Amino acid sequence: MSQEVSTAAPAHFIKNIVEADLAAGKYAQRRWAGQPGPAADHTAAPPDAAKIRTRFPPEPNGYLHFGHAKSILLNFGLAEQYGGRCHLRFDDTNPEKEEQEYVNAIVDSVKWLGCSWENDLYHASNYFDWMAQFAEYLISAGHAYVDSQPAEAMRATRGTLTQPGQDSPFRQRTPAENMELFKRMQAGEFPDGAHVLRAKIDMASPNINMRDPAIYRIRHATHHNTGDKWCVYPMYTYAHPIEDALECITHSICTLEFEDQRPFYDWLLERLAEGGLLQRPLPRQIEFSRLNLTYVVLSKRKLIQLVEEKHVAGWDDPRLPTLVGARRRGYSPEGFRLFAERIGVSKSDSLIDYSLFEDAQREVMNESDERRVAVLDPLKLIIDNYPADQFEDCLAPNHPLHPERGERAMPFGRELWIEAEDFQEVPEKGFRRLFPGNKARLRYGYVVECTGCDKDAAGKIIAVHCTYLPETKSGTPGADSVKVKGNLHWVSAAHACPAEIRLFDRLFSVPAPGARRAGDAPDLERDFLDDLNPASKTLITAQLEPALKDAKPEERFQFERHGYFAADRVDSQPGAPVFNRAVTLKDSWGKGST
RNA sequence: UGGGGAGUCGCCAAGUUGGUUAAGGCACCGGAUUUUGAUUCCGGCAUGCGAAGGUUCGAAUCCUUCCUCCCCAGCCA
Repeated sequence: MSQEVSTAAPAHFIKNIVEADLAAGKYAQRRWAGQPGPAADHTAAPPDAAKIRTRFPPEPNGYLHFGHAKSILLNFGLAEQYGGRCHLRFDDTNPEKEEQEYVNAIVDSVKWLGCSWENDLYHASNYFDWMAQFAEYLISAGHAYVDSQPAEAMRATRGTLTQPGQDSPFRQRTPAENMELFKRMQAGEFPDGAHVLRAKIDMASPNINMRDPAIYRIRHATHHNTGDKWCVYPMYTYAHPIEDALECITHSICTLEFEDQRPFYDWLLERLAEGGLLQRPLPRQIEFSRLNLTYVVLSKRKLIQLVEEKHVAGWDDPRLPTLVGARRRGYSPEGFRLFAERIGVSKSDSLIDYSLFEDAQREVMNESDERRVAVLDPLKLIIDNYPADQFEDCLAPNHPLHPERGERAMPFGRELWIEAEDFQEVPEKGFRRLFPGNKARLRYGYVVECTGCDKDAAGKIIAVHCTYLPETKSGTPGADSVKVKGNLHWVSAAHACPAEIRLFDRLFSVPAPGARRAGDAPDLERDFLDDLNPASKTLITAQLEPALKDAKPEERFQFERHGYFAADRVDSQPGAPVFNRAVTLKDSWGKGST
């Protein structure tokens, strides 16, 4: 093959389908008018330069989350990999739930993930004319009828999982009657719920979705895009296949719960293509399993509840698995890509460890982020043999993996801030940092020997004392004259910049929030809110090295020995930084071997 | 109980026109390097592919039966 790209990322069943289709030349004859439209528009147009077309079709009724990221990266990734195009399409067929605010937020998030659609940004609501025309075609061909039963009657006659449904008393209306009624529905002659247009298929079908599904309902509501132009709106079931076909989508990828919908998808498109309304080959629906992650919730309903009941600060709360939350927290879009690549795509229900996501983030950030020093839990270290009025520079590389990124100077003096946990008056087994009598290196500076500590009246340690070994300065010939195992970071107390830092832990304290656990009463319905982690957010004041003071919003660094921190995109200002911890560094200390 | 899906190492996941020792990633366990207890590097990690039968020289891949889990009865998407 000319494209070795496909070997970079693992294979999965959808790629296999696409490759087989491409090899068979299935879409070679497709034409594309440069914009969506029915068969007539496309057949006269030139061949489609895009080898395949996929789409990401969110309903603009909420914010995107990690699950959407999997779908976005899959669809845009496929298009990119196989010389195709991916459309961003707003599936806005329900005027009552959708808002412009959401479409804007969705556009931002998809862009943030690094996906681009150029001119292929569409709205299902812009296809309403075609959809209505197609419905009229279906009526005239005897494939659809107007049902005037109330919703309750429809429900009652739909049958059950094991029993067939019954035909509506209105099922035998003639095409002419149906056409007149549907026109009057569109003209606004009837109130909401008075009639509904239904596909005429089979009320006894074992697949409930084929029991004459509703395809148009009356809804006197203002639509965020079409305003008051319409009072009838197509149902997802009907609208989605048509949206795909109008846009010449080749592979319509969605999640597993739509599997039962596929027979209708194919039925509808086939009827319309028979009528000459749609270009062949028709799009094909392919389903994959949605993302499930431990320690978070990814259902729209639950996310809304968390926000509305103020268990979190808003949709962009860094603890939330929303894309706006991820951005604010400081997660990297590339990390999402790596993650998506690693979890793969399949049809089996999965529950992925959150740590897999974190690890992908770390891997990306380790490579990209510059290093800085911050002391999160400051304790004073006094170097008794270093002059009080003296300061010198210590040089620290910005990125140990990329020396070309240069280095910066950190002022060193008699009084430093060190991490409180880097000193133990009586060291636990294996501890190799500061304790009386022990030597350790002040990273990029000198080796020091700990001599003791000061305590307040309550016995709390308030300062640590040491002496430094002048010949051991990093970067000088004598640096290695004294070997030590402990290595700690520090910031000059006279130069440090105090700053607010937000530490985040998992939002929920159990892997599957809301799931029943061993020991729970069998009939107990567990509320996912009961599993909220009360300590998911901690605010601290840290001491930062001077170079961090002017960090720009969204700028991210590795704070050595701690993790990756991003300047908050709304609260942080150069000169007055506020950092969010995106993810910690791995820490194997205390995890088994000493 | 109707229909549609899925079950391969702790978590994912290749492989499924039957053919030598069941990819890979993460996790985990060793060991090396290391001025981040980080990174990096080496090595280890399923006689087993939901279960039981069967076909075959040979089966995760074919057949039979069974078990478990997920989805579907909106004028939501």
